[in-house]
Amino acid sequence: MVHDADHAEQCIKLVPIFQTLSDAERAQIAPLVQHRHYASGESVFAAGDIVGSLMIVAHGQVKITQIAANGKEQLLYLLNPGDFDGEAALFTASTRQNFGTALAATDVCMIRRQDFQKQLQTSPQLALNILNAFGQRLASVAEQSTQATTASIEERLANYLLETAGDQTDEFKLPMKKKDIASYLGTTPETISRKFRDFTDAGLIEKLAVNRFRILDADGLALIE
Amino acid sequence: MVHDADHAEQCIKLVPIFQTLSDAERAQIAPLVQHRHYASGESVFAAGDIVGSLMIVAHGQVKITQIAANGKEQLLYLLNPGDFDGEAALFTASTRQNFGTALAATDVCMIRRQDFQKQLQTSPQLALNILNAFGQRLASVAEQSTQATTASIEERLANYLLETAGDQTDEFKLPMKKKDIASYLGTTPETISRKFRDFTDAGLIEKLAVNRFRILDADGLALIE
DNA sequence: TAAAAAAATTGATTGAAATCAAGAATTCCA
DNA sequence: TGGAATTCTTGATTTCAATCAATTTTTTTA
Repeated sequence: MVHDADHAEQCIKLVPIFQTLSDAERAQIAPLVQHRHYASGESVFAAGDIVGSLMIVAHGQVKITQIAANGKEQLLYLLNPGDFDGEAALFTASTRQNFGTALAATDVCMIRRQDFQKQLQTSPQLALNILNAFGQRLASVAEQSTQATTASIEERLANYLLETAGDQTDEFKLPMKKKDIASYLGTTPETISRKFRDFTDAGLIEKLAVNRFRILDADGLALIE
Repeated sequence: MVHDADHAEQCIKLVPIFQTLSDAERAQIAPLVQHRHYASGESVFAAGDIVGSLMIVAHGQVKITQIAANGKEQLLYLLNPGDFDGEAALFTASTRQNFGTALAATDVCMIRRQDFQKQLQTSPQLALNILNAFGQRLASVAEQSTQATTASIEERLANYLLETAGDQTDEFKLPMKKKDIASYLGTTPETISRKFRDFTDAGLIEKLAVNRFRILDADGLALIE
């Protein structure tokens, strides 16, 4: 059993926005951190919830989804250890606009809104770090939006595979179910399934095991339109 | 001819992020503001440019576009007087990821990166205001992304018209060309043209003049899926 | 570990929107 | 103001991906 203080320390160590702070500043933040555990499939927060805290993923994985007016769900992004969420709503809307669901057994750390805002007032460096992180997420969502409106499903899946594989040239594991990939890319599981088959037939990728693949022709994937 | 100092004052008055600052803080910022004019169609900035400044639109209109890997262009958003841009890249990337083009004769105000960051160090309220604005833009881009991946073109156009009309129940002017609307919604001018005809035939909207419309059945538009 | 549930695959069909093409309406500008 | 350039509209056709339906595979759990 891990103690809360250890969790707090782990979160602070993990999160990029805290990494460049001075020891003194980090020491100030540590006691503000609270810890929470969620089982796989459990809801971390739901749209309409009051945003009371900044949430940091210490261990596990959380998916952030948004429900469109017509009731359809889109997966916006995944939070991995070190990623955080709630900053957006923490300063603007008072209620959540989206859903967070644990995809695995997940530990999160929370810093309450008022504690965090107070900390911001005295730490300009923290504010800059947050602005930095914000900018990155904004760029990533803008990129997602542009892809969704200009690229074919095939191109989007190819890009997704290249991103997911990263520098892992040997093999990589799909971090989510095909159903979730479909939701992320704005398509259906059937179409994802067919495209995987097409890519395999074309010698672009190779299936090694369930959810494990290897990219055989990265250039070919990148050329897909 | 308007003087630069007047422009600076106008910008500071216009922009939400400056509005809640103290008089003392605003007085500090005013001398940092530089003014610039662009003719309609002129490029305000291009992808690859070094982000040297926060840009505030004082008068006119600027469209922000992004070019996808396949070369297709998407219109991301329009900047109207009081809107600003560059905050994202100001803290993260050193070069622009998108394009800004003046759609009309446009006056913008600029605050240089280092001046702005210095100001941030001494004004926590300014940081909070920026975070606030960031949050709103993130929510709006996320919404755009969700619409693009889950809604039909018809639904997206209907929502766009409702947003554009706002509370103007009598008539409203389309703020951009059909070509740009198509780019914004991720479709083609032909499809936009057809949907406008369909909406008119269905008695949902009425064309009053070139680019001028009236919404006849807002509820009907909102119900489109 | 066997049964049930969930996820993934495959095929057949439909449908929404892109593309191609040509003409009409607007806007630009010399 | 009149001709050129751009934008818009309409029609015909094609294409990509959704939907519907039926298995098969994988995962969960009792």
